[in-house]
Amino acid sequence: MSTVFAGPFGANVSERAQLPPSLAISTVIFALKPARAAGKPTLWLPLVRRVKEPFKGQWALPGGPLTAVESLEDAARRNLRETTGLAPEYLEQLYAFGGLDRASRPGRSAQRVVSIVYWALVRPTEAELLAEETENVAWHRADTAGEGEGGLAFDHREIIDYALWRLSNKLEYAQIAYHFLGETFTLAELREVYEAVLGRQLDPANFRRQLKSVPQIEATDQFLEGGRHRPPRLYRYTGPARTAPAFEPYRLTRSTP
Amino acid sequence: MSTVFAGPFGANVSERAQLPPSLAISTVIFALKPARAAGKPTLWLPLVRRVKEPFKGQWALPGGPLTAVESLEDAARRNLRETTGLAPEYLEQLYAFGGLDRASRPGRSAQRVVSIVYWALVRPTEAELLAEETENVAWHRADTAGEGEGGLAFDHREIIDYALWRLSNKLEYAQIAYHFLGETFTLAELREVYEAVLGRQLDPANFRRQLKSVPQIEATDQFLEGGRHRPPRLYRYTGPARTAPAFEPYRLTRSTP
DNA sequence: TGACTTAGAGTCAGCTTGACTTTAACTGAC
DNA sequence: GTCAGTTAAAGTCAAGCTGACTCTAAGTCA
Repeated sequence: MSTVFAGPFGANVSERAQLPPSLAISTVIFALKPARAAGKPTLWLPLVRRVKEPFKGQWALPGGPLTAVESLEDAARRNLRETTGLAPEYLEQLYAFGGLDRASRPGRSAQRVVSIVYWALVRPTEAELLAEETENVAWHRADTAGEGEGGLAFDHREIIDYALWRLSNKLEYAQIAYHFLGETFTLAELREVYEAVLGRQLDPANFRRQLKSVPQIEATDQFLEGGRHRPPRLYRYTGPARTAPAFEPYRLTRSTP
Repeated sequence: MSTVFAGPFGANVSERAQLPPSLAISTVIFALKPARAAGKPTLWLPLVRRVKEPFKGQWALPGGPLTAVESLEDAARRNLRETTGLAPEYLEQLYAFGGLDRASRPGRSAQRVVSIVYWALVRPTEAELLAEETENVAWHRADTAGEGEGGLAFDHREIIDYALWRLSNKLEYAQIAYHFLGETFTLAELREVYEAVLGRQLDPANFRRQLKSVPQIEATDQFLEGGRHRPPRLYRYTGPARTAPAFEPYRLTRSTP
C-alpha cells in the first residue's frame, strides 16, 4: 500500500482532532428471550466488552470499522459474524450518529468517529448460536443494559433507546414482528412479541381478528401440541423479508376527476 | 498541518480504491411551488450542476465533504448555505448511502464515498431566497428531475425517489406538512400540501374534520381576504419544530393487571 | 369423568371514515 | 342593488373498524 495515507494511529493526539472522521458500523441486535420465572418474554441484545481504550472494560454494541471493499450492509453482516457469530435474516439501517465527541471519554479527545448503526431482529434459533456467552460477549436486557455497571461505552445507551423507540413505532413493528419468531408460530406467540415491544397487554380475541385480515399471515394445517390445553394452530409469514431501503417505486400520479 | 495525512487527492487512481471511504453530506430540499398554469402546486427541489468530474455538467443534490469540526447536521446546514443560500427550519437525516461504486461513472472507478443524506422542507418565503437561479443552481420538479437530460449525477435520482417515498409515508407527512407553509395558512393550503405529497385529491370537508381533532393546529382570528369568495380562516401550527432524531424517551413499562 | 386451561368464534356499542348535502359569506357582472 | 358564481364551513348518514366482552371447542391433568 502507498505511504500517502498513514491512518489515524500514525498521528499523535493533537493531530487526531484534525483528521477526517472515520467510519464505523455498529449493530443493535434484538431478540425475544423468555423470562426466567413465569413472566412474559422481554427484549434482549448481545453486547461485547471493550478490550481497548476508550471505555476499556465496558459493554458496547458489536461493531467495527468499514473497510474499503464492502457495502455498508455487508460490513454490518461481516462484523456481526466476527464478533457474535450471528447471521441475522432481518437487517436494516437505523441511523447515522456523528456527534463531535462521541468517541471520547468526557474530558479527553479522540479521533472523530461517525457510526452508521444497523439493527437486526433474530429468531430464537439464531440467538441460540450465541448461547455460549463468553466473558466478552453476553446478552443484556435491552431496556436496562448498562444500569449498575457504570453505563455502556460511547453513546450506545442512547442508540439502544432510539432503536427501541423505532421498533415500537407501529409502522415498523407491524411489518417485522415475524422476524423474532421461527418459521411457524402460534398467534399467542406473535401476540407476545407485540406485547413485549409495546409494553402492554393486548386482547387475544381482537388481536386474532386483526391478524386474520393480513393476507401475509397464512394458516398452516399444523398444530402445536404438548401444552396442557387445546393445541393452537401454527401460522406462517409469507411476505417479503424486507431488508434495506425497501420502498415501492414512487411516482406522483394525479387523479384529475 | 502534519504530513501524515495527504488526503484522497494525493493518491493516484489505482491507489484510490484502497483508501478508506470518505464521508459526504447531501441534502434533498423539498419545496411546494405553485404550478404555472391553473394547476395544483407540486414538489420541487434545487439541484446544483457538477463543475468537476465525475458527472461534470450534470445536475446533482447539493452536498459536500464532512469536515472534522462539525456535526452531521451542522455540515448539512453549512453546505446548504454555501451552495444554495438556504437555511431550512426543518432538517432531518434521511439515510446513509454507501454502495461500492456510487461515486463512479459506469466502467470507471473512483474513491469510495459514503453519503449521509439529509432532507429539508422549506417554506415559500425561504424558497424565494433561491429565486435568482443561476446557470449552476436551479429548481427542478422532484418527480421528473433528470429526465431528458441524461439523468442526474451519481445515484441521486434513486435518493430523491427514496425521499419522496419517505415523505408520503403517513407517519411522516402528518407531522411535518406545516413546514411547507408560512406561519399562518388556510386549511385549503394545507390540504394542497397533502394532495401534492400523496398525489391524490382529498375531500375538503373530511379533511377539515380530521384536522380539527389535531390540537397542534390552532385557529387564529384572522381571515385571508382578497379572494373572490368567502374569506377562509387562517390557522397556525403550534407543535414542536421536530428536527433530528426526536424520539420520546422510551422505557418498557409493563402493565401487569 | 370432571375440573381446568387456552383456542378461537361471535356479539355489541362507540368511534372513525368516505361520500354527500346544506348553509354561510364573499366577489363580480349586470 | 340584485343575482349568479365561488369557496368556506358545518352537518348527515351508512359502512367499517375497535375495544370490551361472552360463549363454545378441544385439549390436559388429577
